[in-house]
Amino acid sequence: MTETDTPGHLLTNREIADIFDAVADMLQLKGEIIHRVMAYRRAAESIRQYPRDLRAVAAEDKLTDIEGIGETLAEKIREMLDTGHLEFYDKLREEIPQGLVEILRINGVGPKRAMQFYKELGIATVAELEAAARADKLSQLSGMGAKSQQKIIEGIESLARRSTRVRLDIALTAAERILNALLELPQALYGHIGGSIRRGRATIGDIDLLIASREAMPIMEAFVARPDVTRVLGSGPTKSSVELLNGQQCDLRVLPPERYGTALNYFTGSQAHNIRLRDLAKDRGYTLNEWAFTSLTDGSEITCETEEQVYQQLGLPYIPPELREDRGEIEAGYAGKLPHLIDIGDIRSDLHMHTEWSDGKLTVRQMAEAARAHGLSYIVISDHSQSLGVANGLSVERLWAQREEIRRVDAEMGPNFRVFQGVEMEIRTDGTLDYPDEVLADLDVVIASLHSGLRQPREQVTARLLNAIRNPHVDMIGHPRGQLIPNREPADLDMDAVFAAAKETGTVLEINANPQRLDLDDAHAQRAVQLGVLLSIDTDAHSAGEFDVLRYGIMTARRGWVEAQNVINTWPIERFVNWMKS
DNA sequence: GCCGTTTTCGGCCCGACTGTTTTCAGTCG
Repeated sequence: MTETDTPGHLLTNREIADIFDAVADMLQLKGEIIHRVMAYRRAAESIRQYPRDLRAVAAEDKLTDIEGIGETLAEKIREMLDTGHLEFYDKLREEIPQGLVEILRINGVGPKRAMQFYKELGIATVAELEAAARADKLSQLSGMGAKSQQKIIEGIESLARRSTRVRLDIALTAAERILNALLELPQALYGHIGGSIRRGRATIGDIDLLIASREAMPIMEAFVARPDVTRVLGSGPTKSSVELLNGQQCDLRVLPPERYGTALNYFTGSQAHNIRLRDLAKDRGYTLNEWAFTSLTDGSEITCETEEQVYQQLGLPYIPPELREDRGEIEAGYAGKLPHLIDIGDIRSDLHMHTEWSDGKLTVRQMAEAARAHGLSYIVISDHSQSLGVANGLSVERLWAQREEIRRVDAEMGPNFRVFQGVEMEIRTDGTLDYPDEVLADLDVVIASLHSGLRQPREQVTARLLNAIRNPHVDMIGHPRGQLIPNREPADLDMDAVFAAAKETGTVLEINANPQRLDLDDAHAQRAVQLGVLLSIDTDAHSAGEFDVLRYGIMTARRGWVEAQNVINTWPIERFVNWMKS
């Protein structure tokens, strides 16, 4: 729960979103109409993805410009920004036992059941619910039975091991493993990973898999019998849900190929995007579901084998999965203004990587060869600077020694592959840079990064970053916000100021492709593009295998509506060399 | 509570699965 009890505590976007979500939970328990509940949830999600400080937006009196925020919620946001509290929320908390909100997290228990247990048995905590279930007190309630009671016990047991959101790379690897195994079955024709993995979100809740087949049962049976499944949550002829060993939920749907397009579209989401599409279908006289478009007048069906056909039916161009968040992609589609999203094939170089000179595993030569094997045509070696002792950062002397090796490897690799010397320079906690200007002036590329003092107050940490951006020798900021997924929150930076300074000085901001970072994130990358700030997508590789993380950086960029023209490492070598010189 | 080339009021996506039911409510995504 959020720290709203401290008078004058400055609430962050995230805390405000959490409060709206908590309000939604409590309203739902109270039996409030679902649409009012959903309005709070939509607002929470919208705020969570919003790339600007609500405080700044409120100062401009633009809160209602945010999707899902009307006059009422804008007023509530202002109240929270001004006072650190929301009276409405505090009142609800007095009214609704907080244990009931926790009970909602149990799989299979919703607001109706939770309130039934509370009213009829006085149950107000998960522990009390578990005790009642084990004492066989739930099964006599109306609408309940022995099976429902047992499911609640299992649901409580899985609460502890149930993961919160999982990192994209971990979920993607697990999803590929399961899907590929199922596609080996003779009944399986083809399949996709859907859901938030396909949309490239940085963290993943459930794994969603879709397979085309005319004979679903053998696939369903194989799915629920997998050794990595701990619990079957449900299994029917077209849909099964299981809990995996790591606590993640995995859903599988199997549909015939002629309906695969609507099914994949439905199963990719996002939910908000789907709702919009179904609304649009209605305007055109159809209902849309995972099976087909169905005419509202005569009940006739239009089936779609591909997603392209689904969008075509709605008069839209194909919308790539990464854009399907109802963040303007539908309006852009109708206006013919969808971005031409960057693709992994557009990337010609990697500007951020480490070698054994600091904390990397390989030599300069080995990294160059690995990069070339990954289809790149130039790279920047950017080892750590001197004050990052834990990473064996380079003294000025070692920096010049490394230069000789880099120049030698550059020559050895031939004219079609270039190796440049950069550095990932510490922005020290006192705000100074880690090398004097004359050293920086001699390097091909200078990346400045924050690794320490990330919890400093906003003004202090922002000033450090701005100082680096304004240094004429600093070319790029590495992983600007310093987040580590899923554990470390980003630094409390004034990103409006960071973008303005980057724009003014031409400093590039990185999208670090490491799945633990994905920093800038999607929303901030989009903001950067809107403001005309240049980006770079880099792997930060410390070994050959880590060049593969580029795909996550590309997914993040695509979610941020980034085009190749916004990203400097799509540039041909000549343009890049000119940029380094300027 | 939001939102508007049919609306400032009256809508708000749609279906699968489960367990309890005599036809459906609750939950989930």
